[in-house]
Amino acid sequence: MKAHLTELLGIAAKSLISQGTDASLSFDIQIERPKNADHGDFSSNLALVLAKPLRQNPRAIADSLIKALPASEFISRVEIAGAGFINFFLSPKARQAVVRDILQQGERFGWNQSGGGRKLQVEFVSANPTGPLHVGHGRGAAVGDCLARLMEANGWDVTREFYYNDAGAQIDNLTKSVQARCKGIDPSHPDFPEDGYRGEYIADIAKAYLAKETVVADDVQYAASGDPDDTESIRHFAVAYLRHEQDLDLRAFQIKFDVFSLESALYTNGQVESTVQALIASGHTYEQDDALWLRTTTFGDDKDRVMRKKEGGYTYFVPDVAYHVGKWQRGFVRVINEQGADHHSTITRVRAGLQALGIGIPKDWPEYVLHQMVTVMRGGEEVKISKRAGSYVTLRDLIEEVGCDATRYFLAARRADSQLVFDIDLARAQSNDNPVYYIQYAHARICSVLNQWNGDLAALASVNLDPLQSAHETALLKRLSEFPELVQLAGEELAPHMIANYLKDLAGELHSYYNAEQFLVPDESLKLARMALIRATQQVLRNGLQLLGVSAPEKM
RNA sequence: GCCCCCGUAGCUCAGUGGAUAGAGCAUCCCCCUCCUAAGGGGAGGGUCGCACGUUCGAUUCGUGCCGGGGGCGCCA
Repeated sequence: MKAHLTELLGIAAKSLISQGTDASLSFDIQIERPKNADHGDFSSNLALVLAKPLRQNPRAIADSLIKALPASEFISRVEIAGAGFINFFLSPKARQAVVRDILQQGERFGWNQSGGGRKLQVEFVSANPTGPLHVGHGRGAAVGDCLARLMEANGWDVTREFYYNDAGAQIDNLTKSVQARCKGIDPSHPDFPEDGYRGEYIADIAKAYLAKETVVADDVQYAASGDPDDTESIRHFAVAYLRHEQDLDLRAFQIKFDVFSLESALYTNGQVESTVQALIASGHTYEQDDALWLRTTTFGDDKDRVMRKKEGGYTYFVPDVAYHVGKWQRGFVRVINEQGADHHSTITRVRAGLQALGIGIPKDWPEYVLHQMVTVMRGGEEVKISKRAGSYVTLRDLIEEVGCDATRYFLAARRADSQLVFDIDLARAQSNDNPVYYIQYAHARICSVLNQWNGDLAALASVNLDPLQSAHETALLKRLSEFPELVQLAGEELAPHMIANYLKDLAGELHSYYNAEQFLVPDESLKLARMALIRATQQVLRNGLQLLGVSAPEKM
């Protein structure tokens, strides 16, 4: 419809300009959807844009444009409004057409082929295996999974990936902490590792280790030796134990990954070493103070970064670069890393490393979606989520308290780059006020009506939609027709929260309609048209909830 | 000091160049003889942090301040 209106306006504008002196005038035609229904289904600011170059009153230009506009069966009326906006009102037939599209396309309504089936990876959560997942990881999980679903709907071949930092100093810390617990040293004791993890779960791991338990994670199995002095065994056991815990957390949140990558593997398979050699060969490194440096300043960083420490061993960004080289070699046209905002400083470094290699990776590859902090409130007070202090709210606690659907919705419904306050008391005590139920209720209501009607759902795709002319019906039709462009926009912006907001609006439209009109009416033709409309609404609610990973219950 | 994000109704947040800035919660009023009241209708509530600039037009873009958060490690 936008393309159609653009074409019509183009014809009108050309005929107008050719009558003037400046026939070479160029202009962009913008067609938008006005927020206010009184301003039509579509509007254009063309007359306002042309006012200055043509040196005429915008309303006069709008008037001339409308007069020069070719007739169209899709447009019932065109108006001038405000400073010179041209507002288009669609014919009922044009508005109603969306119902047929939805019923024919079903669960694929709203999808598009922007991605062209090309490979895209979303890396998200990627928590260190040093503790259970907390609310911050939950936000990453919700946003990352919704992003993955959204990009699938935009035609990308999506891989969901989790990267385990199972090497390096934090794992040493974990090992020492478990070892201390094995030897009966608790966090209050002066001999407990200074940077150790102090949560009670460390004691659980120590207990299981001493009992020589075997843990089974998604793709590893490890039996504890039970020896408190066997550091290697403690390390392997603790990592496997916590990976298993995280698997359970993710399962409870109904999130599945296609690939788990291990940092330790990058060392054992030689990718770290080969990346270092390639960086040295690129000429962008230098030795100084017994350390090896990468000249990241060449690629926009504010200072150069150490690659190999004075004491030996690589800094974290070296395996990160090696990991991303691997992603590139695996053929991902796009990579989106969903991380907490505290990882902000890695962006420049990883990209600089990839640029230094000079292997044809685009400057803005990989892309990043960074989410800001989640503050958890309980009893009117902030709950600190510090792993080392040992007091924190785990994702699993949250899911048990407020449910998977509500947790996912709450964590994904806001822009990633604004801070989030998660009030546990509100979410738990007044869970019926959560907007996710408002949306699900709209879906359940429709299911109930369709059940009572008990007619042939398949036949609705060909019913006469002409009776759908009321204000509520028009508003609902308009909202439904926005869904495909919304999916596309949210995909371009990497902003899954837009889907959540849309669904709230759509549900509101349905509830208003429900209260204003009876659907199961004696007039057979009207009833069928309404069944088709609410069936289409049900489908779009379902498709949208699917993008969020939230269920669409038939009864509540 | 430098970098990133945020500042919109009492609270939580939408709104990424358009027209009278919206929703939920909270407050107040109304609506079940009726397809699910987990709902609907209505009222009140705003210097869109401040200033300047760009523009026909700025909550939206730019610059500078002010306030909140995060980061600035040879930790990850």
